[in-house]
Amino acid sequence: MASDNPYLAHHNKKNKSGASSRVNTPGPAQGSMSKGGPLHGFMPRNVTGTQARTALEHDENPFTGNPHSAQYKKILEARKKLPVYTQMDEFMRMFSENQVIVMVGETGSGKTTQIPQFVAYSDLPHTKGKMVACTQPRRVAAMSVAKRVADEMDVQLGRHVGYSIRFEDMTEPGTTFLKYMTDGMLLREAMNDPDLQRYSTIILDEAHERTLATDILMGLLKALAKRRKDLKIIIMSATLDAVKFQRYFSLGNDEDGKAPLFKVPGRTFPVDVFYTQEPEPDYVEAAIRTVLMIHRAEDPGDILLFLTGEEEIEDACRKIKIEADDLLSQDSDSVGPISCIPLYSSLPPQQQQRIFDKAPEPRVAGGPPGRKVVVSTNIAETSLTIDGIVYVVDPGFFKQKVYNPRIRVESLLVSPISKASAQQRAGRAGRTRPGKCFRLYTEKDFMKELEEQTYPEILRSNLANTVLELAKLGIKDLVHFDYVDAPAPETLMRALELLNYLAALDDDGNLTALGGMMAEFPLDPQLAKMLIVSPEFKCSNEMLTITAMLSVPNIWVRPQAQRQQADQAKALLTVPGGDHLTLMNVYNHYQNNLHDKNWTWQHYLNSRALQQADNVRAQLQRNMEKFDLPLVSIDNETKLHQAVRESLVCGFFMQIAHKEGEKGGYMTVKDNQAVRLHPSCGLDTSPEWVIFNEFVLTTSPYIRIVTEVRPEWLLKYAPTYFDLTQFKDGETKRALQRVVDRVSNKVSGGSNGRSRVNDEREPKRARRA
DNA sequence: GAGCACTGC
Repeated sequence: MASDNPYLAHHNKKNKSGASSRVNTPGPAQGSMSKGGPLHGFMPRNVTGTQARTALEHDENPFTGNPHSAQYKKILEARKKLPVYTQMDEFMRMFSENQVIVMVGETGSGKTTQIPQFVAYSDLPHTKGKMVACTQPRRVAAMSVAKRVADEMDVQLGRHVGYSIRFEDMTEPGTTFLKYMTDGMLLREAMNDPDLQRYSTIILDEAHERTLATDILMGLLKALAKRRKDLKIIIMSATLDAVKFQRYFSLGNDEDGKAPLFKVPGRTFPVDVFYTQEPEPDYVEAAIRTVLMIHRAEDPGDILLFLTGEEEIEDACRKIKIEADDLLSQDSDSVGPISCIPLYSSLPPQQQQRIFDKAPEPRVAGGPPGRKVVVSTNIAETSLTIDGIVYVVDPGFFKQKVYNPRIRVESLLVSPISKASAQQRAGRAGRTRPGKCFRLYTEKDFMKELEEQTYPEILRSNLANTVLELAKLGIKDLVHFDYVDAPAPETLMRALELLNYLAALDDDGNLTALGGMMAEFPLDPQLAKMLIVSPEFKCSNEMLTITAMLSVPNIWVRPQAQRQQADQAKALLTVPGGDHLTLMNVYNHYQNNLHDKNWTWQHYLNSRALQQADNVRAQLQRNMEKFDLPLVSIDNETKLHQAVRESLVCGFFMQIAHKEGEKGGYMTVKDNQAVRLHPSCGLDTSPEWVIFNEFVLTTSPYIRIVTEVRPEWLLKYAPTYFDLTQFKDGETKRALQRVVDRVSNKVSGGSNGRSRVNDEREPKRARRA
């Protein structure tokens, strides 16, 4: 509490406005406790650069009371050389005078580590029991930056400086005043505390990446800034799209209608950019050619090549290796050896580490030096930095998620990158010394064809989850919410429709009790729904497992050279009744064999993914317990499998396919998409009705992770959705009509006309007629 | 008879 703090002898406790009046340099210490303290006389949010520097140079750590270590002083000297450090006075002034600041700091400016510290020295959150939050789009970044800043501030990580990411809260309540966290984590916190009362300043870092969570947070913070005049907000971005954020955060109280901009130059080496004269018809071929040209003709230095996906990368690596070996055997006097290293996220961490290996040694002592070539997806554009890269080859493409609200499908498309992305890629060549970037497109195309910025995620995603989160956040009017970029109305409509069918929103769009519960689960709404209803089918333990398994990346490993063995191993774990049951089976076997470290490897399973499923399951179980949802199982396997499938229907009744037409053909219900079972599907027959986890559009339309269901359940658990009067004529409708007739003949007077999915959650025995 | 860009809760 402020009153206990010795450093605040002069602080007017009533003054909680950000725009406080300027106060003259405070006089000498009054209270004995503050005498000589490093923060003596500091007025929160009115601290000057000079004052902050005095405290930084002080022998005593103002936050721990301990003397500063030698290490601290050494790091401080390095910090002083960062571009952002030289502008501390300007920043401190701007922070004192404004509620919202937009900051642009290019790579190497030091913004992520320094700005939150500057804020801590001005805001003094520890004196008022508040925290400064700094969000990051990625977990690793939140962790590693927090560690670095803890070192810089000479405190223990997890105490005064900490981080908070899913599965790991490295903070100490009451002590932590500077917290790095993922953007998604802050969004979650907002669901239970819409005013984010525990924070005095919130910094959104890497805002230019425009992740879904950051975009929603910007909307929330803009509204919150009006309710909480004491909250300060900083939007940090690496590119010059800052004007957009400045306008967005104008808050209407300055004459030019823009939030102030704090700009810091980067500190990187110059990179020469080269373009092709003509467009390249085959970018992979051109990329390989360019890599070899660099290898033959350019000075020593490692190469980074950007391609779009695993297959392309593995293929390119093979070809580069073959050609390079050829060169080496023809001309070993002037050409050195090459090592070609693939990089993409699904590689095991151990193989990802290879990008940090040294370039190969010359063939003979004193011979031409070796060269390392890293062939990578976009992962090397933001998530991973490789030092020592001197040459970048940029074909100008990446894979991007796109959402088609009409058919409700997300798919991956190879698309041209943006100018900002091209700039970022080029920058990867200048981290340690001047470099070169070879763009495999023309300068004219760069200028005319490329978008300025990558399309924000909110415009490319299924928003079912987001809309539920917003509803939980108390946003009533989702269509008129103040988005930085508003999503397509059809996308919002699709999300509202789904949530209404799931009974998460009522017909007026208000959040139901069930919806409120669903929002608390870190899951897609369908998964949350089926998990929440599962205790009524007495199979919540099993649904916890299945939900967790559906929330992690592919668990099956299928190496190119051992496909057959992998498929055989998979067959042994397959449950013929459906892929959902197979997932459950795999998890149970995994649990029973935890003592055997080789088990996953021997069964061609991804142990990282299984471990993650275990983590997710534990988290979901805590959520269930929080709502007093019972954790129950059924002993009889047949009954259990049926209960599981009925629970699945309660969440995924909008993802049903009916067998129609030629062999193996299915038609999705209502959307009428012709689909086939994905080749990875483990069903031994082709049942008439199936429920699927996802629809994927790759070489052709497939449904993946498929389980047999009975049509009676569809009518029973989702009567509104399966209201046949709303169905288009066709085979599906006729088949369902036969089921309706059959059921009403058996149970005369049986009702099918209930209007809400939720009204009929009582799991009566569903007999096959 | 195929694939998984990258994140996040």
